Amino acid sequence: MPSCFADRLGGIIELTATEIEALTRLEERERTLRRNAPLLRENDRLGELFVLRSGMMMSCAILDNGSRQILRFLFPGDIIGAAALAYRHAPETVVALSESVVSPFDRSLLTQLTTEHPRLAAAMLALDQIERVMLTDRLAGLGRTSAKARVASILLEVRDRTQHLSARGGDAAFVLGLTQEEIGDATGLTAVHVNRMMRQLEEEGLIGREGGRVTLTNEAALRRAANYVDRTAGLDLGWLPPSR
Amino acid sequence: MPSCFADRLGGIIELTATEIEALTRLEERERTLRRNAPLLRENDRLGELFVLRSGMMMSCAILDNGSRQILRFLFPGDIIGAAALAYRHAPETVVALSESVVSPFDRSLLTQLTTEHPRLAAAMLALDQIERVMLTDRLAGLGRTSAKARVASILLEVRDRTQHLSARGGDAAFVLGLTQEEIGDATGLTAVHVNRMMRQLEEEGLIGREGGRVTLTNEAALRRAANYVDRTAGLDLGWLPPSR
DNA sequence: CGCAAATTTGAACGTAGTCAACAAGTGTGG
DNA sequence: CCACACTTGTTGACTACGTTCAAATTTGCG
Repeated sequence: MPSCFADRLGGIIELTATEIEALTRLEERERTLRRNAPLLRENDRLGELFVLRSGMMMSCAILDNGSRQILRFLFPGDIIGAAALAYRHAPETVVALSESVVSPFDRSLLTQLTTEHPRLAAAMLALDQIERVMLTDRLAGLGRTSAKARVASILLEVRDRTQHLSARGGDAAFVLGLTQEEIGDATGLTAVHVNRMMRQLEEEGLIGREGGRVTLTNEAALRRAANYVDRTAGLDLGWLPPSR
Repeated sequence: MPSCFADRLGGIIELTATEIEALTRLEERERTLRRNAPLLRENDRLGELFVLRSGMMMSCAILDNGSRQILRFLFPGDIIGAAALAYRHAPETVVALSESVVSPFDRSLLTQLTTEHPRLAAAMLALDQIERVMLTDRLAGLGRTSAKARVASILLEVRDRTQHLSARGGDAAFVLGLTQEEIGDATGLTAVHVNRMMRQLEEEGLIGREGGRVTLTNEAALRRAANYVDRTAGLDLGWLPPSR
């Protein structure tokens, strides 16, 4: 039973045995969710956070015109409900996109963690920055790129984040696991237009499709079309305090 | 010489004298910028962060199609260049929108701060969450709201964040300090369309305009039009470790 | 097999972009 | 003090990207 969150942090910095042990305590409990099952609803009272252990989830906002905006996709190792560190009530809804397993843990565990392991607290600050930058990438995409680019970047994001875990190097083919409506809610488009863009990407030879599987037939061109930047590169955590 | 960042944190949690003193060390130096002066350019080597002490700035991304997306506006008390906590090179450009004063400080000061003041490190995690939620609000706005709503929300954001500092309660009139082009780059619109939306807001009696001044003649309606949510409310920092 | 969800396609529409011209500041140097 | 250049704001005509609505088709699944 490894700790998914320790794996995530471990991909960025060296962890000591005690640090790993402390992080493992965040994932002692476990809860399974079926596709479309909500984990948090906007305005729910908060108190716990979660580590996503397996599956794919999303966080989204429902606007009062009834439309939905997917704010981010969540993958194993991601922290869910971090808003609980600042707010009493959930600012966003979190739903499972596939069968998923989460580990709930109390906010108070972080009280302890930050005092006993300042290095981990600092690493979490750094992790927040990585996620903030990925969020601003999506913001720039929504504001200033074409429909085609936005759809392409969703494909790349899901591929990169699911394959990074299992096989390395990356298979060109993968299961998307999203409906076109969900892609639309992530990109600010309608499902109908997503369909047209997918078709266009296919006709241009950038991707192939069959059933739920997508194949990146011309990955380089797809990355160019999407304005894709890899935010896991170029890291520099040199400022972190030493362990303990 | 008060510390602007201490004021910001102090608005959220109680600070001890030692904590305030530690935070003050982040603002010992000072640097002035004229309007349009860049503080950081995308891909600059990082190493320092900054506290914005006065003025208004923005961070933005330049896409390779040449267009610009303003990612956020910065106000006194905001930390600039926090990406330095994770990256070697700046992922975004930061520019002064008005005459501004910043205090540069080295990353290593945070190494010290996080180990000696775990409570402050935890508070910074919470602050990140607030900013992350404000960012997702803008993301949802770009993806799923009308041009009019997006322009309206920029007006409200600038008003709230500039007036919060000086007078309380809030004057209905204020100086925007942004060109229509800049509003466009923040909302994902063209300057021309921003102009039409401003005019429309004026014709509908929601705002008044004269010179650089904007008057909120019907603030309630404007907030409704903008889908505006106040993210400084509903805070709960109860999990923070005790001081020292 | 039969039903519901998801995808696909076409046609008409509308919001926002593009291009262009002009007006109204703003600052500079002669 | 004015002439000039430059930036910003304003308006109109035309275009286009993406939406809306509707219907048909395919897929997944109990």
